[in-house]
Amino acid sequence: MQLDEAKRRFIEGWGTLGSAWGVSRTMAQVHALLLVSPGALSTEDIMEQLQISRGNVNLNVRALMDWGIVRKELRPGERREFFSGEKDIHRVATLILQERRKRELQPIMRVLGEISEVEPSATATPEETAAFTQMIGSIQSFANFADRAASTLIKADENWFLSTFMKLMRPGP
Amino acid sequence: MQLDEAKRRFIEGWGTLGSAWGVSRTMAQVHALLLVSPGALSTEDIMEQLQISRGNVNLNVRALMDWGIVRKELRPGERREFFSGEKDIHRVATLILQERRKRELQPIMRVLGEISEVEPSATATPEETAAFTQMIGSIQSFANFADRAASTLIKADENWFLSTFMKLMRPGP
DNA sequence: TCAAACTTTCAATAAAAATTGAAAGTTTAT
DNA sequence: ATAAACTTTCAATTTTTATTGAAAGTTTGA
Repeated sequence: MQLDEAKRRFIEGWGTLGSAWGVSRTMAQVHALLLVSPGALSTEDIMEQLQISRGNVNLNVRALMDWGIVRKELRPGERREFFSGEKDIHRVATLILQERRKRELQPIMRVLGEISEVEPSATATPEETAAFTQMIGSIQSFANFADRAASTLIKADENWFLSTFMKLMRPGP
Repeated sequence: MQLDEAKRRFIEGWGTLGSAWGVSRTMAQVHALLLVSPGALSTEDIMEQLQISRGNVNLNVRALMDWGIVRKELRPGERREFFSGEKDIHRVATLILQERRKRELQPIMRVLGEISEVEPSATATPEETAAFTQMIGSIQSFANFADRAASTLIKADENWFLSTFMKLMRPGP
């Protein structure tokens, strides 16, 4: 396979993966393009390679910078901005985990905390209330577990990350 | 807070969480409703509680059954079908992990495998090709890691799951 | 076999999300 | 201060995705 074809396929696949995980196809494609581009790209470069508009590039590149996985690069003597993707995949994963924890895990944990305090009432039997409280409690435990796992992975340095997980993957006697 | 209000809020929150992770809001809401309903519900019950059409209920309930987190329940002497959600959250998590691994992780791994074989060409410098190969290689390693982690968690029984992760969360000396 | 009681399908419609492109805004050099 | 070279915004539009509802299909009991 030719390099260009391989890049095209990667960009397409990464876009599909993104949309399955709630990231817009184009945002994932811009990310993919920056991942496989050794140097930094200008807005025009991205427009041309992905065949999308200027506004769209600007929107998605800024979103990726919010996630911390794309950086703006300024070149002396050049007025326009260039963008480059974080190339360390471990760091990319960590940054994404961090953002998703903040944006999605924490909000649902807040809701769980609020609704876990149901008061007894005339319209619901004590059994119904108890069943609900128990279900919410078990979801809370799971969410807490996921939150702690996420924050540990985020804090961990790469070596710890790898070695702990390698142990995890090959449980001994 | 009243039980009804708490359920309403849970259904809303679960729907929001779902859409952030690429699951349709309604599918997540049907799942949430079944999670907090002690007994099994009929199509009509779901239609009424979520204010959605019959076709929509049917579609989403079948999708949830595909994921393995909702079951059809037949009652002797009743012609219509009832649906109940898997109540064990650990099992719910396991089943979702299993499906996502199959539907999303494996396809991207296939793509990575295919594009990792780039041939040298006249239109690309050897440096460009090498940079690409290296990037894809590191994504492959990460994907392999994620895949192995997922399959280990899927195979693991609950006790192992909890205890391993609890150790992971409190690393000793 | 028929008809009642359901479930499923799917073309049409509605709703949501992404995209465009042109105008407005900003920065820099002269 | 002005103009050139950019970036950003946002209302309008397009595209995608979800939803409806009525018709078709299926199962069951008499």
